[in-house]
Amino acid sequence: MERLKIQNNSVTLVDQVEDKLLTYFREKNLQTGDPIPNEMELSASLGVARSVLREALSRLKMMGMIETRTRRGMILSEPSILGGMKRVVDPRILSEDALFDILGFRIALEMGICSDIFRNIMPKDIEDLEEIVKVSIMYENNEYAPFSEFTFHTRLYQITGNKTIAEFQNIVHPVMTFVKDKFKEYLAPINIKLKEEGRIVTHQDLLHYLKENDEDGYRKALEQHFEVYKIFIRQKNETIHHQKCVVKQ
Amino acid sequence: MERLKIQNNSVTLVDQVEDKLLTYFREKNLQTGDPIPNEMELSASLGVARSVLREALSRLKMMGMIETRTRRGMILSEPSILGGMKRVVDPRILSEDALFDILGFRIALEMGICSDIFRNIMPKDIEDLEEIVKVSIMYENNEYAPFSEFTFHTRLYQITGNKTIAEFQNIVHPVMTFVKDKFKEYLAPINIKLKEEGRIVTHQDLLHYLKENDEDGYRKALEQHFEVYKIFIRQKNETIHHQKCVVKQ
DNA sequence: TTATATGATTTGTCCGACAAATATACAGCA
DNA sequence: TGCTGTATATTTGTCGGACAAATCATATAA
Repeated sequence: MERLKIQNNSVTLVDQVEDKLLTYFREKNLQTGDPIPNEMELSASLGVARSVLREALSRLKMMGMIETRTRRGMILSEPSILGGMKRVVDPRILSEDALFDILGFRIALEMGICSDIFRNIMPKDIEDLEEIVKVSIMYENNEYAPFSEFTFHTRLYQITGNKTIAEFQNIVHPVMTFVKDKFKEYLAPINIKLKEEGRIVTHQDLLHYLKENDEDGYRKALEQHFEVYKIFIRQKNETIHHQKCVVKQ
Repeated sequence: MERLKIQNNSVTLVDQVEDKLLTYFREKNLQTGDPIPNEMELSASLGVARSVLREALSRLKMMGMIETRTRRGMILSEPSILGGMKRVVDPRILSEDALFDILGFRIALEMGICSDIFRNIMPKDIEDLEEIVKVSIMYENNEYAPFSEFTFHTRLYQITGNKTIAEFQNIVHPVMTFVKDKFKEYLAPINIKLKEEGRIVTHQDLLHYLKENDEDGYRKALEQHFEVYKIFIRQKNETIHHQKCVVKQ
């Protein structure tokens, strides 16, 4: 039963102005660094009050599309692609569903950069990773200290040379830490079971495959490294599915 | 030579208010659907003018964190994780570097969901994909019509059951179309060369591996399917690297 | 009891004003 | 003539008040 969500149809002036500004920038073919008219001119052209214009501009500023310097006016700037995500991705605000989506997203992305890593990896990368692994702090049951976890995977993402991918990792890391803490009572038994079966893959193991230039081995190992979360997500989905079935009856 | 970018240190009142509001919601442990105080109260509590508060609220509304219904006041709502991205990811605004980053991001993600696809795929998915492939329009040289391309890959993403991943595909699709058009003179010769070598992988081929439940085969085929872009990105990077070296000399 | 009208509340929009910061122009001095 | 300090003008940042529109609550009338 889909919930009929009455979408707020009221498109405010601010919404329209925001859209018109974007259209204006595109039509004028303005590039990063180009100046844009001042607030008085813009509000006059658009036929709205300055306060309304400022609300729209404020949104664009937040997204990094506009920079303002007092007196020198406003200029267009290159927006951060994931800048908007940064503010939204707060584990304390997101729903559980959203958290799991991000978890799955992150794992998929790291699985997907395997070939990029092996294509780009340099001796310096190996050195750095070795140093990181050496000073890593690992708790029992496949649990690294958050900082060690962050450093290792961030370094992996850097190898791709893709800034957006690296930035993504930085943004979702707090979500990972939060999930690991919030659901540790679910994760712990899974980790223990994996350990009993000898299926725990550490950063040390991953680094081994990198050094051996064994891409397939690395991919399989990485999949095992994330297996605990995959099992966890599947369990959660089944629970939810089960609940839905019960409700339907 | 790194450009010394003087970061605009001026944190405006609006920035502070935006931050304080988020902190306030978290500290009060407000959940989706909970009402928040009206604008007069908030501006009084924060000690700022209503216009400043409204600029901050406007930002949060844009991100979908707040919904407002006239007279009934404002309530917290679940923000769309990628909502901020949607507005920024406009190929006409983004730099070439950013476009390539997104291209690489997208390819990595689709490579990364292979195992999820094979874990979740159902007969209905196969049926739908077969229908999509059947009505697909393919130009010469590995080029599908944008709609066919979009429909096929969107259907793949759906199999993961991860809404954020599916939404991501929707957002970046315009970028893919744009890149393919803008750089077609670069892409065409690569595609021709791949075709000569018999390394073109079509949607039909991908579907074959899905039907055969051959995950490794699918992964390798998908990598080939994206090979044209990977080659293209590498060429671009080398060109840029070369330019930098020349400049350094 | 029900329907309508009235009032109150809250967001959306407009307007005007001033402060702070700084680029520009101008004047004064070496 | 060239440099420097000052005044001015411009533009963003912030404040405060005002009214309209929408709608919930209440009271009144049929």
